[in-house]
Amino acid sequence: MTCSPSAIRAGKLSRSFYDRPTLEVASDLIGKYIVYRSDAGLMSGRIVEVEAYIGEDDPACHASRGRTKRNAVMFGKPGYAYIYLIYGMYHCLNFVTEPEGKPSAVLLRAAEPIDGFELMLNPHNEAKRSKLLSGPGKFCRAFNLGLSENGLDLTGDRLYLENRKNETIHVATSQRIGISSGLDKLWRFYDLNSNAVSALRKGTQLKRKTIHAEKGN
DNA sequence: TGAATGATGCGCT
DNA sequence: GCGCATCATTCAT
Repeated sequence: MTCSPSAIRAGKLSRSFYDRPTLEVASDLIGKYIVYRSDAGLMSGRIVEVEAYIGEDDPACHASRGRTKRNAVMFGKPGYAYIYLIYGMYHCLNFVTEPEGKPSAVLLRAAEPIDGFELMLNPHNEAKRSKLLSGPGKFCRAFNLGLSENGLDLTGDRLYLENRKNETIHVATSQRIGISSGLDKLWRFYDLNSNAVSALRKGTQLKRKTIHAEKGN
């Protein structure tokens, strides 16, 4: 999808970016850069894959079973990080969207490593550089993001998103991955031309749709 | 190569 | 207790 010039402004994304319909935020996030100023140093990546989870009526959204201590951040103001533990060993990073009281978020699923690659290395992982951040759990492990970072303000200086360049990106949508309800929604967005998107499990067939057709079809 | 499975902890019924 | 918005290892071809 091509972003209109008015939507492109270099620098850190402000709260108003997140305070919009979640699907708009999700598709706009493809091609943006995530920056983390950790204690170990600065890391960044170019976002290539996200999923939208929208409100209490979305059965796949954590908020669908009401507000709890775990998902409280999603019920708050937009522009905050919602991080949770999954399968006992992995963390997932989400960006809270929509006005306070409408619990919605965008899950970051994959990015291309840009800055601080050496900080992301992990002795147990010989993965190729391009695949180092290609999955929600892999991303958080590489960036060393955990529950202690849950609730961080994305307009602060530690963890934030930014726009770096104006480019044309081919974005496609599909069903979301790893869930068993809400499969009628094509709420996963990814960069068709990136080789850093997450791997699909064998045999999974996803309904998908191209938003901006590739040239030379 | 591809497909199956174990690891692991917390929120929720 | 069960089920998860997962991933690396293992075993089988």
